[in-house]
Amino acid sequence: MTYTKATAFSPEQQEVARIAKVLSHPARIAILQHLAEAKTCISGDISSALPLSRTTVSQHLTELKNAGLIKGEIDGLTVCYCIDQEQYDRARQLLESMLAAIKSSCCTDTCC
Amino acid sequence: MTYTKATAFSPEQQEVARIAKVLSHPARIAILQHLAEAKTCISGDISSALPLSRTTVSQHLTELKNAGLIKGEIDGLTVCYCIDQEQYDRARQLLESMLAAIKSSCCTDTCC
DNA sequence: ATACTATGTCGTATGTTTACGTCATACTTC
DNA sequence: GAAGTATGACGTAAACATACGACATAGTAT
Repeated sequence: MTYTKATAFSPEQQEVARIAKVLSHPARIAILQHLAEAKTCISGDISSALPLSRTTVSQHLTELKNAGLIKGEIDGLTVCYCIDQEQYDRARQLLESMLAAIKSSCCTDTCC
Repeated sequence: MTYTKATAFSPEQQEVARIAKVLSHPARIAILQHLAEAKTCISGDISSALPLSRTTVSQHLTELKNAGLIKGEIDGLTVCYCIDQEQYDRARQLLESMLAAIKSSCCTDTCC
């Protein structure tokens, strides 16, 4: 019962944390940036552009896909990964509106 | 040498991932929101507002502090934690500008 | 000084993530 | 249909994160 006390928090807090978690590894940031810039989005091309094995990149791609940030469409032998713009934008907005709401309100009177 | 191939990525990618990692747990989101809303910011008050033990909260506070998002000032026996607005805003801006740069550019012609 | 209180540190059990090699699958091409 | 290629699934070792009880520290008050 350790580790996952996460369920004790509000759905919004859990959702924001879930989004942040996906972004919490440089490889996944790199993959997103690559997908945004590259003309092609074939899985193998992504692997060879990163300093990681194909297996590991595939794992990161799966995580991004599970989070809904990207989608993969099979085109014969290759798989084309793209950013799922709609879901990405929704996630981004949720994260950003949470971040925007954080403003130091304490420490103006009682303490500090 | 496993696990941390993180150094193989660009400093910006690492920095963004580092910020996202701090936000990747509901407890730390909850702590930030609490600090933003509460009139007081005493460590003990934060603990009792969360469904976690004091020890665990202290650990999360330390992580937030190491990341520079909050700062803690000792006031006698109690410790007052506040959001470090300057550093927080910088982190937020870095994260948001990265997120804003992600736009599905592929999958318009060659594939999908 | 002694008892009390608020915090952080340490140790540790358990669960999770990362990274990668190997294997299985499924499509393509000869 | 046999050989080749692009992927994902599986297994696994090592590193890391989470959660918390017990202890240490340091200020406060009696």
